[in-house]
Amino acid sequence: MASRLSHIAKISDFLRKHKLSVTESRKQILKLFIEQPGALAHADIEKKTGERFDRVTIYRTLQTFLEKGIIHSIPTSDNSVLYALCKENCSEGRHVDHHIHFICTICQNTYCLDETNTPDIKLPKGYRLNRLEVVAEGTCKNCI
Amino acid sequence: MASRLSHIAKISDFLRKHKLSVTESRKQILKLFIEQPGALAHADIEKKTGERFDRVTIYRTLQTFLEKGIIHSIPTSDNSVLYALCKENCSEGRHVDHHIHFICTICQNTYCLDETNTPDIKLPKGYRLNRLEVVAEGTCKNCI
DNA sequence: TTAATTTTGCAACATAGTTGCTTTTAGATA
DNA sequence: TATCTAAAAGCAACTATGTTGCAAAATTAA
Repeated sequence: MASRLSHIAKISDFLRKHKLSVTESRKQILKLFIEQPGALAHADIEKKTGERFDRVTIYRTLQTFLEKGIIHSIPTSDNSVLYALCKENCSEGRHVDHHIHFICTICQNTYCLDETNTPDIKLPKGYRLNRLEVVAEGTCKNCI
Repeated sequence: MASRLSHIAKISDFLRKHKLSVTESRKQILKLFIEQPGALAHADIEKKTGERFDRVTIYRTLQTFLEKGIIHSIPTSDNSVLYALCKENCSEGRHVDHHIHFICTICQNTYCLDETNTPDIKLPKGYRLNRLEVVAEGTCKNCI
């Protein structure tokens, strides 16, 4: 399989590596994430899988993938949740996320900009920083 | 009225300035925002006004305040919407927002850090930036 | 004070997400 | 390969959140 993501060679093996049983929904949904350049919402997944899977199954699959560090969630300004594949340095419980997210206001896609690291932020005295989420909005390279 | 925000002297006058009729719900909700150091969710407003106003009224009031540039919304990682007062340079249709938002994981409050400007971000070639949203997560000065 | 306009509250609806339970499927074992 | 067990899927019901249309009430203008 010619994968966009070098760390996922074969879907079944990848699932087994994460101690997940290999089911049709997990394979299909994971495949979607690999083929998709941008992030996906629950509704996208429902549509793109041809509504073959129950809403609940999709919710639970996403939850499982989140917990295993396979995907991460992205907050958006219109308050929907998006999900995108993690890189290999993410693991169960610990999501290592130093990239920023980019929403294209033309094509409405959301991309993880892996090349762009989150900046250093100097907080006012007394604040301690744990995590930083940067969401950029504008026009992507395909729509410019 | 000793206001935390210099640009709002008297609530009724402030509402009239924005061509809004002065109603009980608008006064109460605006007062909440002025007294509150952090941001507010719809549910907070419902509770803090003693459930005197209909859910729909609160939604519509927030919508009106957003449109008039009186408040702005803040996306959160758990996908709820928060609202906070704008500074005086915001106006109808145009929200001028160069500060970052801070979520305290202890007290669960969200603050606008007006002292901390959003950083300069260098996007990959081909991307054009319109808006930048930075949400920091950690411990606030009251909880440290 | 009255009339026109705006806003509120209510009911009904829509959408997103959750939970409990039963059936089905996957993986292990004989 | 058949059988057993554990995990996952599907279904129904429910909750939370947000929206829309409309009648009643409140606000503003005359």
